[in-house]
Amino acid sequence: MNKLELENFLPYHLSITSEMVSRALSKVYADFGVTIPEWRVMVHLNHHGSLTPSQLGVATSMDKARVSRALILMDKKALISRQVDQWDKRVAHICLTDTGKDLFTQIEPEVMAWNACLARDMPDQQHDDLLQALKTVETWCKAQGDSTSEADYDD
Amino acid sequence: MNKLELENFLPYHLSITSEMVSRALSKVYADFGVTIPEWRVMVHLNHHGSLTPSQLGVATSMDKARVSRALILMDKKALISRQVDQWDKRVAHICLTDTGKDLFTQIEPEVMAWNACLARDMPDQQHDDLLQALKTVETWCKAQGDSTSEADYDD
DNA sequence: TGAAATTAGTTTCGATCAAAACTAATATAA
DNA sequence: TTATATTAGTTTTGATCGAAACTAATTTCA
Repeated sequence: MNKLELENFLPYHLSITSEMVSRALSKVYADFGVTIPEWRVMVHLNHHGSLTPSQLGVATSMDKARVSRALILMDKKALISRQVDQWDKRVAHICLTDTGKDLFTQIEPEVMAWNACLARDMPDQQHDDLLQALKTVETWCKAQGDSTSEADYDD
Repeated sequence: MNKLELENFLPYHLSITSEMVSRALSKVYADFGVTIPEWRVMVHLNHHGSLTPSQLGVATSMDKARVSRALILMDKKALISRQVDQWDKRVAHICLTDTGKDLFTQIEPEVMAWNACLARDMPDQQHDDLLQALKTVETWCKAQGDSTSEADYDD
């Protein structure tokens, strides 16, 4: 590629593919009244049992404001409980309530089915390779961000 | 993957990779005071010479409201000109002005360099395979959307 | 001690976006 | 014709988001 065309430009395709997938998948759990941030939080709480908002932020790659908003929503719906830490009153320990666990076990199989369907319809290996390639790009982006010599692409 | 974990969940990685890449790349042309929608419009106008807002929407995968907002911004900055169609006064023909072309030729090499740098740092072939896999997913999503039997992932 | 700096989490603010409502122009068809 | 439907593009509306400001609790260190 010598001249720029959106058609073969990775950032462009990443953006629109991500939007399409998000939109398609969110239909699955929007039926349960759950947003993407809520869903991400649920996955991790279900897996780890109890986490602090900070830990949830790291695990879900969401900033603390977004986590906070998700937790407020989930609180209203009684999907989570908050337990103030005994030693440090700034930190809270978040758990799924029984209601929350219930909801999760309802949604999870639908999401898994959606994902399995996508994977099945892709050429062999392409799905796993895609995942791997995305992680490569993520690592590269982080390395770029850390780099001391900002914005110097043509060494 | 049998139990859901965000770590190996494609939609999750698509979303965060897309965000990271967008953020990193937008630094490149934010220096020129250009947003993502404006940038996409510029690429296509530079390539095709003249397009209507509708055509720009299709080409850039943006809805008409987003295109409209981008054009209003670019108008204020005198990057584009609008020519009302002689036969159908609803449609406009959008062109880059000389100022717009100038700006584009300033930004393009920087963007290309950024992209080349990313591609170079990825294992051989992985960049192209990634692009191809993304297109596969896009096609799949569209097919899902068109499908008559909505939301039937198992069978 | 106790003042200053740090940290966890919430709230505010401004920007952006998609969906829907809307305007103006054109096509259809009665 | 002229009424109705459709189309191109803009504007409004409500939701979401990240950055930054903010509050309260804790740690640092003088």
